[in-house]
Amino acid sequence: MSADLTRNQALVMKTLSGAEAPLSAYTILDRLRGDGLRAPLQVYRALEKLTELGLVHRLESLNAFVACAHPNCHEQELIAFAICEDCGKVEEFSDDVVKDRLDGWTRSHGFRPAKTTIEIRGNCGGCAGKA
Amino acid sequence: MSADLTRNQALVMKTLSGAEAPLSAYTILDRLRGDGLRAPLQVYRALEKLTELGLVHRLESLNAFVACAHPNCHEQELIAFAICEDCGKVEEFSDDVVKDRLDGWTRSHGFRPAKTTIEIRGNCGGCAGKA
DNA sequence: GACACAAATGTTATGATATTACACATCCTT
DNA sequence: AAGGATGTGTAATATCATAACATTTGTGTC
Repeated sequence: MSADLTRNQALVMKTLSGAEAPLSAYTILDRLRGDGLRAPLQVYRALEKLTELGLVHRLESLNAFVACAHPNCHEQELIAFAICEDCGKVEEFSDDVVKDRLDGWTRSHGFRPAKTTIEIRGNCGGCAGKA
Repeated sequence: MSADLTRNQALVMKTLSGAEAPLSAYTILDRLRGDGLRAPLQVYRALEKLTELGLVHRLESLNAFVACAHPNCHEQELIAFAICEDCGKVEEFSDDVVKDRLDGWTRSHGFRPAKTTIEIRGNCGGCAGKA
């Protein structure tokens, strides 16, 4: 699948895939210093490409990145994220009704959407129980 | 309405209300240096309070802030933002169907939502025409 | 293979956004 | 007046992101 990634891209991808929760660019950098990475730009450039390929998502409300949960079928649908503020885990889902409603709004307002962000912060099932 | 704001809060509120587009905390600070503000924290603290009061919204995908478009009826409904990347203008809207769908997802997944962000970046009617 | 172009890399420096820690002041209630 | 909650001022620092430049690697074409 992710066959033709470059070295840096593959390193960043592997780090994100193995992570339990979203990672900041600088955290990724720290985890890859052993592999020879030294500068933030090396990570940011890889992230830019991976995001473009749909393999990685940026979480705007966190300034952090996650590996896409559906790495094979990287449809560029509208994706929503549920982010647990306790354990950090992120769940990714799509909803066609939400998509249709937002599309309806933009169409009726002459707004041409480029990228849509939906992020729900809160506590996941496991963590909400404890609280 | 916004009667009992403190001096710094009122200054920040006035700056945001008078702005055409979202402002970063540092931009607000720069505009208020003449009024005696000197440190980022003075602005961030005011923003925190104003956000809490529902008078100001934070746009996560921009790291910037806008005055609420409905300053009187500050219902804490789910609000979506359409942000023009050209002219910077932001439109604010609500959609009960979207709200219901997201509520449905969280409920069925045992997720307890605290704050939801919906931001559509793109070009507004005016700017999309020119392109 | 040699050439040319696009893409990726490495490095340094800098810009932009946000918070911690601490001391002091103000307001409100009792 | 005492005490607590909230707001303020300031310095230092943490965190996130990009600009600018030189170089290298990969790819297609002849």
